[in-house]
Amino acid sequence: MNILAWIRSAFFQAAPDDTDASAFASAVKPISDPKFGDYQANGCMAVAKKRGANPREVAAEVVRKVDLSPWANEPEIAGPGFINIRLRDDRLAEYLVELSADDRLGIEPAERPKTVVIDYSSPNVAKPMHVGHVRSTVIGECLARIYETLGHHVIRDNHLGDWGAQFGMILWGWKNERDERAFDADPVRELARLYKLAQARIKPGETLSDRYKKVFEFEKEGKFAEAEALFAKLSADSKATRDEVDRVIAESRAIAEACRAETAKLHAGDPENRALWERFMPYCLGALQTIYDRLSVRFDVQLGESFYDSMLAETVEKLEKVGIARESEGAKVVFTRENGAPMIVQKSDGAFTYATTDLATLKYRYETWRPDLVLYVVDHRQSDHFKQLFAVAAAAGYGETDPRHVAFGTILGADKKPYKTRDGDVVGLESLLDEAVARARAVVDRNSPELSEEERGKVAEVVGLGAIKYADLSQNRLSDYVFDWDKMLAMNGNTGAYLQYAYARIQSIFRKGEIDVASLRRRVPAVALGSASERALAVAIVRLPETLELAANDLKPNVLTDYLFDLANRFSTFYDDCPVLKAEPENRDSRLALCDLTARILKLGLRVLGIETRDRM
RNA sequence: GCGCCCGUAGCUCAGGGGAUAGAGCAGCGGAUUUCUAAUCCGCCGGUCGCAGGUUCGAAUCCUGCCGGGCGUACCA
Repeated sequence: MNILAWIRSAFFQAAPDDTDASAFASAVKPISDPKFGDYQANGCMAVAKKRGANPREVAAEVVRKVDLSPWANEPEIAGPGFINIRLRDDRLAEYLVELSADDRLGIEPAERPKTVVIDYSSPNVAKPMHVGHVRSTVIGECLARIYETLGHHVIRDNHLGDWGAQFGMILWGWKNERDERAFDADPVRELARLYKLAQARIKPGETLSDRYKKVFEFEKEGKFAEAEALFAKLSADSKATRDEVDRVIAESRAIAEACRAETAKLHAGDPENRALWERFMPYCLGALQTIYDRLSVRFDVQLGESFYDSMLAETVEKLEKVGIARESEGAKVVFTRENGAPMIVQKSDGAFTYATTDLATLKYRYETWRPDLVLYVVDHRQSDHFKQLFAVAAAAGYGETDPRHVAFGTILGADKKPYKTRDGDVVGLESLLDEAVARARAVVDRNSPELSEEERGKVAEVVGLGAIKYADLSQNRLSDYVFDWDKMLAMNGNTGAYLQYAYARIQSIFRKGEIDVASLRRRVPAVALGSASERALAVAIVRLPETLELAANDLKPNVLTDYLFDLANRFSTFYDDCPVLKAEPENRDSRLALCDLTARILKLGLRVLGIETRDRM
């Protein structure tokens, strides 16, 4: 059960008549300092202020009224009017016995399950996944597992970029630069090469036209002298001539135009481009699936942009019909209060944009699943887009679903710039995972030479991948974070490996003591909480349900990692402090039960984070 | 210019109205005849960017400023 929620409801009942009971109840929190107790109710000061009364007297009134039995005795009033609650050790001990026999570890399925659509990962199929896809994939998967664990109905949707401009680049590359033998040998690699090639042809011209933007503006305004002077200044280093610059820009524009034309043909149903799309897609999806398998990520649906293609025209039509969209500079756009720049739903060349696709997607999801909540796990740079998207969807009456942009920050390198290789390339996701495993392997080899070769390999895989996921999830979602191998693979501190280690230590106790956990759980030991470290561990054990609820409500995986780290920490202290196998008979089963519960929570918690455990490491 | 996000210990980060602001790393000092020392315990370390304001109470909310990141009309 969720003890925090239970205490809150007790305070809801006991709230003074002249106050908002639900606000009063929500002022109950886990305690700030354990020496005061386990939970605290902070609502009395506010009540007293409104009433012009003494807060301690208000607190006394509440304490007289509130009934916390059997979980706690009469709470204490402290400081300016805090009410401190201490869970009763006898109830705690009794409850741990119940938990031992409970497969769900106290987590109760939601009374009113919600349908939650989670849109995450969403890579472009044309190019290999890179470090930038880690966060969306890992956070999205974790949120899905959190909601599932709480008994909600989750639909994981990989909104693949399989229909956009990047596919036009592949088509252009295929038609102009393909290497069929390379394609036969490794299709995805060849397609990626073609994509990069097209980009490389387009990029220089874009860079130059950016660099000389001002020059061209001067020329447009007829200020040729200024234009010439500025050009000379900007070209001082490169010694580029005007002809060269014009040529590069023209070439790059021509290729960009050709790529766009390929995209347009694809969308228009051109048989050749459609056939190529059909031919390439299975390879692209297969390559993605390899990564998802390794990361234990599985989607319920993968409805990419192509899926919505047929709905785009009607989407724009409807927006025009209800007067939301209008024409501007040749494009069809929607101006919103949320943003100065409009949302472009159809470009001047007639093509639709991802904004159109996203609108159609939102509508489709509502009509198909009637979700209560739709989460878009997409990086924070797109927050303007989503603000507009949600505003337009609401204005267009696309259903009363609750769409939320679950934004996250950028992964940075040690130089505080987006994480790149030494050569300045983005880091491929596969090589990132390989390196994590290799580094973990080195640590395993050093620390656990007694394990077999095969065993060490498995540990390295689980610890390496866990390190990357944990590093990501333990961070506050919104902040950028610095990617640091040594930190994430450290066995001390807030890391996945530390939690996995705590789990393995417990399994080691069971092995050494030849403990059959199934029978341990059946014989329902009486739990004794004689020492401070045992009690501290017990209090952490009973807080799993409230932690999951909080993580779900705030959409913050790091709430869960913080909890698990705290639990593992308390376990380590207990482990150091209290012998288990060699404990007195009256303590032995009790401590074994604490170990078992800790291990099960660690395993479940890590599982929710998408991280595996090993019995030995 | 406008909009969003960020600024907390030497470093990396939690905490987002509640008590003396926490953790890990780094530094210093301890703990191993005992279940995995990949561990544990202790010490050191902070004008919570600055200045106002709201509040019984502000790292947390509001305003302004400083510093940084990102976004800002046809890429997604």
